[in-house]
Amino acid sequence: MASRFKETEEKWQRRWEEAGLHLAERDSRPKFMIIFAYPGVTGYLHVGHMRGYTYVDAIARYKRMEGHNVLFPVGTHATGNGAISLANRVAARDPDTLDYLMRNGCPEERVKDLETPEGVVEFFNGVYVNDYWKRFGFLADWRRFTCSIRPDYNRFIQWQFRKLMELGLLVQKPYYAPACVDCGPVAVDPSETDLSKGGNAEVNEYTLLKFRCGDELLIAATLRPETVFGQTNFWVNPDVDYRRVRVGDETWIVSAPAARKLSYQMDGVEVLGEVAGRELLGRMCSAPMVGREIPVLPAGFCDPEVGTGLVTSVPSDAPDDLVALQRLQKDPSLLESYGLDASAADIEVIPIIDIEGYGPCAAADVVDRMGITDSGDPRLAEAKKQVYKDGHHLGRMNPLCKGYEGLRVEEAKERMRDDMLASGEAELFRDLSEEVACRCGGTVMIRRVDDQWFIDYGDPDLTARTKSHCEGMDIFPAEYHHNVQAVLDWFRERACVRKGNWLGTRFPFDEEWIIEAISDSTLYPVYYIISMHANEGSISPEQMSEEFFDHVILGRGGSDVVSRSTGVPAELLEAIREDISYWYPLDLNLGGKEHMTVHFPAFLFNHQAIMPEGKLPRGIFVNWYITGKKGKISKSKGGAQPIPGAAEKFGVDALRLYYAHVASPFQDVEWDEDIVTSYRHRVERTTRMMEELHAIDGDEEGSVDSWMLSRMSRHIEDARRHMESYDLRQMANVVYFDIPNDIRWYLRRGGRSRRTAGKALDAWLRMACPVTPHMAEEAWESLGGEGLLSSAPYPSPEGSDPSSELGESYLRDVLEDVNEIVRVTGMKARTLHLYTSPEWKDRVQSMAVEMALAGELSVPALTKRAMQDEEVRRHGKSASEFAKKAAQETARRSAAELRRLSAPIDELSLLQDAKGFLESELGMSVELHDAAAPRHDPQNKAKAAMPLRPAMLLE
RNA sequence: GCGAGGGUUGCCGAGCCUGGUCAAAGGCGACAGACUCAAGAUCUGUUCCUGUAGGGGUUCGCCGGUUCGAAUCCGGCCCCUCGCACCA
Repeated sequence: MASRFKETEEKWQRRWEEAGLHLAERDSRPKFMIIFAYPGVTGYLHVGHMRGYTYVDAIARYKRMEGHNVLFPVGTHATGNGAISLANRVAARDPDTLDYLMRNGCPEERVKDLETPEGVVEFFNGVYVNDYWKRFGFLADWRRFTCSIRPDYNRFIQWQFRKLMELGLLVQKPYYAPACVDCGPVAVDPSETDLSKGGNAEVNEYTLLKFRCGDELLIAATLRPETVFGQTNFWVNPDVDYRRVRVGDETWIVSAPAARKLSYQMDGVEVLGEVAGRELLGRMCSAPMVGREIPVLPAGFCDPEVGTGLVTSVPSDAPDDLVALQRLQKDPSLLESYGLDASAADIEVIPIIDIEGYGPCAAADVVDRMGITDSGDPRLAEAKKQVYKDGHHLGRMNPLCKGYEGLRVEEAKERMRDDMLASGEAELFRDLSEEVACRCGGTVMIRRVDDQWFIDYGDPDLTARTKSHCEGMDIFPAEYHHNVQAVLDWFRERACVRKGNWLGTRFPFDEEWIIEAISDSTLYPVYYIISMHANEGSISPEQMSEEFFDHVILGRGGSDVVSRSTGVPAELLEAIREDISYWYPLDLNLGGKEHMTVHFPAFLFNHQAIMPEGKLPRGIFVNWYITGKKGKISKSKGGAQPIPGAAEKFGVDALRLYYAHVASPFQDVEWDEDIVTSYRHRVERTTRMMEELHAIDGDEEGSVDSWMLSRMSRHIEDARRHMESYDLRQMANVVYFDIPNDIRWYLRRGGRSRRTAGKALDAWLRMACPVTPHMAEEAWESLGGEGLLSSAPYPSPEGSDPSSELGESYLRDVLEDVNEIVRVTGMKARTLHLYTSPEWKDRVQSMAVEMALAGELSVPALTKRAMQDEEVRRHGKSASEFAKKAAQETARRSAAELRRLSAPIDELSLLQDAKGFLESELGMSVELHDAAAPRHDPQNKAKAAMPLRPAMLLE
């Protein structure tokens, strides 16, 4: 069955291509330019990634039908080391990598092409374009495809950086970055694009405290420099061999791993020799800031991989320290086994921080509360976290902390750290919270980079202008429209170049550096307007000089002058300039939620900084993910559903509808094949229903026909409205769910007008085209439509008919009421008597509605007015009672409901028309009566008749 | 911590901004019936509790408030999710 989809899909994709629907050329129509944030080409994508791309194609298709000239270009991003590391693994014939390629359908003969980074990029460019985007029926202008490592693109990025320099937004200063010892800088993040291990690691900033011990300094690393007043002793792991290291003119003692890490962050670090931890025991050292002499004691928990492998002991606030100390105090033999006097542990805990909800020593409280007695207790980590958290937020330094008493811990931490740094008693040291390994297998550590270039996104003027521009943008979801303001504020300088084995654009001011992945992907939408000429060979990368871009993008210089200096024909320069002024700004940039704090702000800032007024982006759309059962479907780890396989299995239209409708785009969705299957069924049902509509060939028309057309008009209006705010889900709900429900009712009611069905079908097909274009085209053709549906106009509403809508809902209400009575009573009735409301009640009711709309409705007012009516007054008490009831009930109605109720319908003739329908639906004969003069009313039901609520009797 | 978002009836998911038509759309699932040799598909009905006349009762994280009236507005509480930097 699967091949059935593919054949149809390919047929229409070919026709669209032949008709050139995807090509975008400047003309007199209003334009619409849309992109999705181009993906990084580091491997196969999975079904989840198609979600956002599909939104873009559907929006582009809608805009095209709606009358816009649409530019939808695509490209890929290859900057970084992803392709390099994949190429290396392929070249090394790594079995996991080969397996990954095979599983995703890489032809065996192509594997050898993947041994170079360029080969990897070109291969995947082909996969993305052909197996993903074209396969899904996207109408993108393929001529404009670009990739961030192509020479022409590089020229554009260099121009961008020249502009940033010109604007004074490039600054240089030292920086500490995670880096692989072999490959250079890497990104540490959970998606582990660059890594093979440790993506969740955080960078901790330790304060290195110096403890003078003879001529040497014992170096303890701490995250809590504010606790120095509580130091009682120093911890050394007796079983670890430490290193004696020269740092400047000081001699430090730290663990071997720490010595290595330090050498990446400080100058002149030189290992002098070893010193056994055991040898340090029992010595005295001088604690920084407080100048107290404290003893060096043994502790097994000192890990040479963490910090410096040496720890200062603050038993008042560190549960680990407290427990270790108590242990030594309880068991004198421990100290004696190291040749120390048991009295060495005669230490009083020094309370230094007052924390709400704790005694003077928070650590003691927590340890007692949790019943921890042993250093090996795994709950110590939790205890530590608790004390740290509460101390940090709630704690205040007590009077023992001279000079800092009364300060909040948060504040004291910074002040004390800075003071010790200034006095030379401390240094800073950055380390990763867990082991991190590069894709190449090398260790990742924090390295100092002295002359790092940054883009200064912290610039106050740029920030202010960008924020102000964003207020007027269309940003979805609305929360992000709000939040982006905070994100822009929070965005600071960003390291924008890196050294090492990387693909990307060379930094124009120092070719040693390569521009990193975020920074070369901010302004690129405008380049899609130029890339076509590079792709066609009419402009070479060398011709893309600073003057060239200055001219076509910024309008600087005359085309003749620029033509002379670049050799690009002046007419072409003019044409590109006009193209840019026509297509730009970008109307919508769509990207996944991971872009909210990285790509989108950089995209906004760069446009604001470089582009002239009027060329600033108009819209951003953020989409959430499709996830796997166990969290995010990971691209780098593979194992997810390959895209072509899913297309084969479910059909492209079903997938497109799934993406569009399965949930709000602003929410993650778990991939579930059963759900996708149900969308496949939905597409099939839609097709069948379209055929059914087409088969209608009657000429008779009734009230249900005006109802059908009215509903359709309303649906068109709603679909358009939803698409204007890019709300595909609501739109799809109308087109694939609400419309079929109405059509079912139309058929059930016996609707059989060729004209009505034809009109409804025509509009319906057009509305289905943006999301399920293949199926819609196929139906359009087989039902005799002219030309390509994809280039046909979107339908327009033709006005609704409130009376017929009210009439049909009235009929439904009657059916429901009868059903309910039958269900509740269990009667098998043969005859249904319906008594429609007497005319005088209708009159009172419409008075009520009228008065309510005018805001003058009250029980006495209505009663008074009703009783002025001869006809009504004749009904005496029941008239005034009804007026009271009508006033009360009408007063509760909303304005929309009142308007709905004010449409006039003639209940009796409506029921008369629908009598046959009711009889066949209910399986009983129906007798109609005017409640004012019932022919048969043995149970005196007629008096209960109300407007829009006929009384009924079942017999 | 900083910033943001959320908790709705079996499940998914609307509604909340702009309080009354909300027992609360739609889908999925389930049950019953029709059609059918049968299955599937399709159609109809039901799917919080209750009721032999179209009704009544209790619901929208918890507690309280505003209001004639609250899923919707306000305050407090509990719980959950996401981003936090060189990952397009």
